[in-house]
Amino acid sequence: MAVTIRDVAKAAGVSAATVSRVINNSGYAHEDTRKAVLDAIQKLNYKPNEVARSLYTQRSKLIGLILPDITNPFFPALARGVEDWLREEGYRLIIGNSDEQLEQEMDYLDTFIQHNVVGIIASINEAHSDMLKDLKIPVVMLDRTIESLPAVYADQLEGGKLAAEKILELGSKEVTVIRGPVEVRPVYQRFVSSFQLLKQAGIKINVLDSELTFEGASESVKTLFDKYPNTDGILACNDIVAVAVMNEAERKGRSVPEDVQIIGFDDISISELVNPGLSTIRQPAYEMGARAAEILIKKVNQEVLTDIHHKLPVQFIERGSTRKVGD
Amino acid sequence: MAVTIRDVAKAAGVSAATVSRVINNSGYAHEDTRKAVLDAIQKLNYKPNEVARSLYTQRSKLIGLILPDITNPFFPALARGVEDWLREEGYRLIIGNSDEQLEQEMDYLDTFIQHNVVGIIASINEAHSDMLKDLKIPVVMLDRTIESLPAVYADQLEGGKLAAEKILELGSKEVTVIRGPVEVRPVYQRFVSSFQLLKQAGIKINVLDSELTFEGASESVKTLFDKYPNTDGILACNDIVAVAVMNEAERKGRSVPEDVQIIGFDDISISELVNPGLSTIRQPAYEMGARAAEILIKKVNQEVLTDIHHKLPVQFIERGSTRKVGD
DNA sequence: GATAAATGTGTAACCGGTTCCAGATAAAGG
DNA sequence: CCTTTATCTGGAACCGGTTACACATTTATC
Repeated sequence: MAVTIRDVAKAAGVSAATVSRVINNSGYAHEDTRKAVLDAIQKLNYKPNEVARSLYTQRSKLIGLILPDITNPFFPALARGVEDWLREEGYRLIIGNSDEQLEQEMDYLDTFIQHNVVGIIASINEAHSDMLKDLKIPVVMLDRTIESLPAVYADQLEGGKLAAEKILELGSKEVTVIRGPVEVRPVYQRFVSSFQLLKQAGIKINVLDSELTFEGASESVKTLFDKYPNTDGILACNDIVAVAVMNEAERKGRSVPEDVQIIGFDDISISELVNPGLSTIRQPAYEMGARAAEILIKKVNQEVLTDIHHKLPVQFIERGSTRKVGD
Repeated sequence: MAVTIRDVAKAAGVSAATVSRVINNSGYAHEDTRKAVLDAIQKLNYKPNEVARSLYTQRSKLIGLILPDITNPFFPALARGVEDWLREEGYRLIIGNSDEQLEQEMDYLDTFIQHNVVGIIASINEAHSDMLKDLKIPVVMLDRTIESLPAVYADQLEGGKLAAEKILELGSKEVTVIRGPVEVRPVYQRFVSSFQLLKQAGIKINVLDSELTFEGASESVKTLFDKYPNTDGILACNDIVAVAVMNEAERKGRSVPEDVQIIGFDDISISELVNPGLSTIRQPAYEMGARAAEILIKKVNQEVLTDIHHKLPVQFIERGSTRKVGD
């Protein structure tokens, strides 16, 4: 039905092999022949069938991307970074949301392999990493890390520390740290790092657990001010939770940042738009995605990588949910 | 390298054809043979190569999804609806962000075709629709509509009207309607619908243009209260813009909802978490995505569809950015 | 028990590309 | 001018599945 390479060959009065050579700029092709072929391609509006090509060459222009949940605004930012970079390079993306479920991750991984993807970018937890370790195609970890694989991630330890330092610096005396799911490594790391620093400072620390989702967050946070009525500083495990906390604070009649200061993590787009603006630790999500794509392409092209782990810097973004120095 | 159907055949002592028949439950296969094949598959951990399969059958388990920008939280919700439904059915997604650019849309479309996707779900504007009209594979429009194609979308006219009615009912006397890009059909429709109703009501109406993105929104909205100082009600073209407006109001010292009421559109996840909560017109995004997927699968399976256009209901979600009746 | 119908299985062609190889022609070298 | 080398091109095999078809073997029918 669709126009094939043999149609083009016929139209140009050559063989399929020649057309293939022209298309791929491989082997010899006389200038006149080349022109004839190109004309025929143009005229017939021929587009090579990637499936056929991929079957023989065992490599496609597809790349697999596994993310926990694009409903969490941090991940679309990553995804766009990946996609924009890859598009430039002519690659396309098969995306799968895993909801952190091993089963779904494996499912998508199978799909990727079955479709001859040429590389994979994955944001999955170390505990689920076995399946990734001995794939024959390049894998780059994104946001999460696995010992033996290249990874792009933000500096969680620094981020956690920074958040803790800032909230102390800005005057909080009893800090509640909201801890996300411990399985989610980066989230746990930032927690530990904050916790340690606060502990060293010798102040009162409370810990509260929370989901990372919009629905989970507002629920988890409901007990916060009952459990820890004297808390005057909150470190949230991500910005979604932080916004939920701001809300809860309001509901309980505590003003932000006068009564409680709040610092989030991620710096997703809404963090700037909420009221007051959310002070947070910024992860350069888009850049992380782009960087992961860049590295993956390099590996696909067999380039040797000197550095395997790419730790991108985080940054404290000061907005209205924390006090100004000297307040 | 990977295990092929002929490896399985050898292991089971049969021919490749037989293995294929067993896998696909097509044609005859003796119970004993079937068992032997299944065992071999199990033992070798054989996974059929989708690429080879797709080359012959001309149909894959891939579906193409074109969205404007997953960075806008409305679209991930759609995407998850689509994905979750399709996963159940064994289909996988190639996703592309178009940024509403014709070139990128065409680019992804080509990719889809070249990869033998079996169907396409697209959220693109009617102006760019020519390329979709005579594809040989099923296409379902999502959020946007095109005359001749099946579509799933929310009732924009009702939504626009509803927003206008509510803001009047709740007492605003001079309403500013923020209009998004006119090329984005649903956004324009809701604007027109709101505008008409307000006009009929005979009140003062102002119109302000805005981008739909986070960055664009806060910028566009900066002049609002200077241009229209007496505005006491705002209909935003989407929730992102609405949140930006809430912020701007705060910055200008106008309290929401006492001085200005604000109604958004979409009901994205943060709308519930901002402060005050954003009253808005809810589009059932996730359901829309799922529905589109459902319809696409039906078309892929050659089922006849009675209804082509699926208009899903919208709903007014009352939160803190509007006053209560009787205030 | 002979014939017809239903089962069971393998061979080979096919999907649409790519590439190896061999043969033909053109350019270069002595 | 003849050999060597470089350039150009097509035939055929291949990638890993699916399926049309032929043939063999059971099972059903009378």
